[in-house]
Amino acid sequence: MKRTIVSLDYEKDTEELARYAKALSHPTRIKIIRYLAEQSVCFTGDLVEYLPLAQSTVSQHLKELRDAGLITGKVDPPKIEYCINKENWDNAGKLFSEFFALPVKNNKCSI
Amino acid sequence: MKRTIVSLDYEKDTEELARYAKALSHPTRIKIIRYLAEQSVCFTGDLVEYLPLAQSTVSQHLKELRDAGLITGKVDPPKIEYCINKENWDNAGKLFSEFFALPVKNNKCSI
DNA sequence: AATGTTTATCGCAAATAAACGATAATTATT
DNA sequence: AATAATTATCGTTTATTTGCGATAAACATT
Repeated sequence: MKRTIVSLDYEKDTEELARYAKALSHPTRIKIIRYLAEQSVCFTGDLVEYLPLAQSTVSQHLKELRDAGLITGKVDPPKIEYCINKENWDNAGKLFSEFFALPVKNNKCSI
Repeated sequence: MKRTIVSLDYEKDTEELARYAKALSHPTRIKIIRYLAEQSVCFTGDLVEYLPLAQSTVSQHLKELRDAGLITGKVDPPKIEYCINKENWDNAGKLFSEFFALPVKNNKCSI
């Protein structure tokens, strides 16, 4: 894309919130998180069975969540055990709850 | 992209949450929401001044937020007055808070 | 040493997103 | 009717995302 020359910089909170939102911007990834919360722990294979997607695709979605810090994987050869990263999860929850707690007037653009 | 033949269907809540998350997945859009909450109401032009982006780009970000239902525009020729759509905003907030309220065990994958 | 199991990564194709400038649309004012 | 002001939309370019199959990597078991 035609990018602006100067790299725009945002507040740290803004960047962080957007990053978490991006990780959650695909329904499959929401499902993965819900599944992980329910199971508390699972292997990639469990998710591949659970989701109607190719193994490589599921692995990629897991990577997105990993990169955002929302989940963690522990090697248990040859499997990988995934779970929600509680610390970052709580941090994300806090950011979103603060964001939605912004005081917003009950207007419809002064209608 | 090579899409799966069968269109995947997700829970309604899952789709909705992902849609909101996607709308918030860009730092500029987070900034716009914050600005709107502060100002309560503003015109496209105000945001174009506020943001270091071209008018057409700002307009596009506004469209994303509009399409997701998070903001509403009222015509006040030749300007357009934008504000946060309180009803949908509250709905989104509820969905996120429920999502992050999922019971998650404090594990690091059984480490 | 060879095999099997599981998962990540690579390489590709198609779709979508992000940015821009240019143009169209809308309405008030002249 | 023409002009000015404001904003949305169009067309283009480039980057990123989503999906897949194929392959590589890691380790246990045979």
